Amino acid sequence: MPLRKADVVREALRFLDAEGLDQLTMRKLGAALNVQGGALYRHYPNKEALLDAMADKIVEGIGAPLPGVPWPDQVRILGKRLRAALLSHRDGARVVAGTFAPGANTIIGSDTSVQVLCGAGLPPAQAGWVTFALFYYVLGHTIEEQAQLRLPAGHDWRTHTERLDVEVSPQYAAALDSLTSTDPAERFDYGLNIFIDGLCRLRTTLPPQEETAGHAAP
Amino acid sequence: MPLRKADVVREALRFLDAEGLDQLTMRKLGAALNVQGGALYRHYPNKEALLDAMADKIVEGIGAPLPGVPWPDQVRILGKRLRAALLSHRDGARVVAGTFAPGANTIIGSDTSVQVLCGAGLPPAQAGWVTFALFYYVLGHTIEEQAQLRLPAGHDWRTHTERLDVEVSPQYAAALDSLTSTDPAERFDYGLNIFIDGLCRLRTTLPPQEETAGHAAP
DNA sequence: ACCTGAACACCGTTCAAGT
DNA sequence: ACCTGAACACCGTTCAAGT
Repeated sequence: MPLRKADVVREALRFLDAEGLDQLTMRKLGAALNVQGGALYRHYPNKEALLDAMADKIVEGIGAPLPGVPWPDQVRILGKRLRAALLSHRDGARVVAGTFAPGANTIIGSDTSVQVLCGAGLPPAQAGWVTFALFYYVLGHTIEEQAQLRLPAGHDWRTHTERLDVEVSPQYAAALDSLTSTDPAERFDYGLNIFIDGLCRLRTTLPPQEETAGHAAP
Repeated sequence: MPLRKADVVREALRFLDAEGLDQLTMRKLGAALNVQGGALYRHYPNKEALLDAMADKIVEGIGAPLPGVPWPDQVRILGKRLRAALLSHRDGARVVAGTFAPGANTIIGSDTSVQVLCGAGLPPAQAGWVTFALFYYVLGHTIEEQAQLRLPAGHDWRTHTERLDVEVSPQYAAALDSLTSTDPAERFDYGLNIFIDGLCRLRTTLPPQEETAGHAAP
């Protein structure tokens, strides 16, 4: 039976979990599918398109209907969903970060976020900006989480800064220590809450919800 | 006269501005320096080390002494400095995002941020988390800014979503329109202010500065 | 010490030819 | 329609040999 596009992404994600993004090549993925590397180009026009498809599969479900809780909690849920999705596959954050063309699931997810924020009283443009800001935070945090996952013991930042011959404040030293010793989820929630708190404050200083405004004159 | 490490990074950044990150190969950089590609390995052990050096050169100066303004303004200045630094070279954000080992300038910059936040009353660990959160936001925003810089007219998101056959809310459509029509600097400031506002609120709900706490019992 | 020239072990991608 | 086999035009990296 011939390959289908869905078979290729599925196997690509399996390969990703097993070997990591750096090992994922068209030749090796082809071998995993008992096929020549070049045969994959019958299903995806190039590697980038395949990676885009993988990214969209990874973020599947982030735009699912939200529970009827206050909007700050809905934003929190969206952030946590995205983080969980990115962490669900090895190097998932890096794959999504490298996405060129957003897929359907990405669009549905960000649309959901925009609607929640508009419901909170933000104008659509600002709702979009906030959605992207949130996206950048989650992406950056999870990329670092997954990077830290792959460099094991012995790799102390202290030896690194000493080799660079750069003086570091005791507070900074404590901050770097906490980075490896505290639960990533706790760090993630902390930053997420700061962002949402800032949104709440914005909300209280927002002009009262405008009713249907007049049309622009020609 | 033989090449020096500084000559190599300088030419590498020049090449970056002229051709972009995707065109930067060891062979081509060698040619730009009138040298064989392999010769560069006398100065940097591998391409990654060279990219790290480029990244650290790009963020040079972000940790310079800050004016004596209130700490929220200092944080704002740090964010804007970083954005300006990343935008000062083509694909600068992507180069810095790909950094493996942080360089001296990166460390000095983040140390400065940690100290500002500690001065504002945050414990060192949380100051570190906030510093990284800010870093992720700026990085994500500037990566997208520079990506958008390189795809010219005609590339409408509307045709894209139609091809994907995905329904999009009118608010989302308006949000995407604003993304291409408004000044990136304005969008950047908007998100930065939300984050700083969240920090300010955190500050007011912080427990009164703890004096030297008692030692833990053995 | 620094560079050349050439190689090694790969890449993504294309394409005639097979079935 | 889907895949093979082989090629093309590159990569990063290494290393004897030159100067």
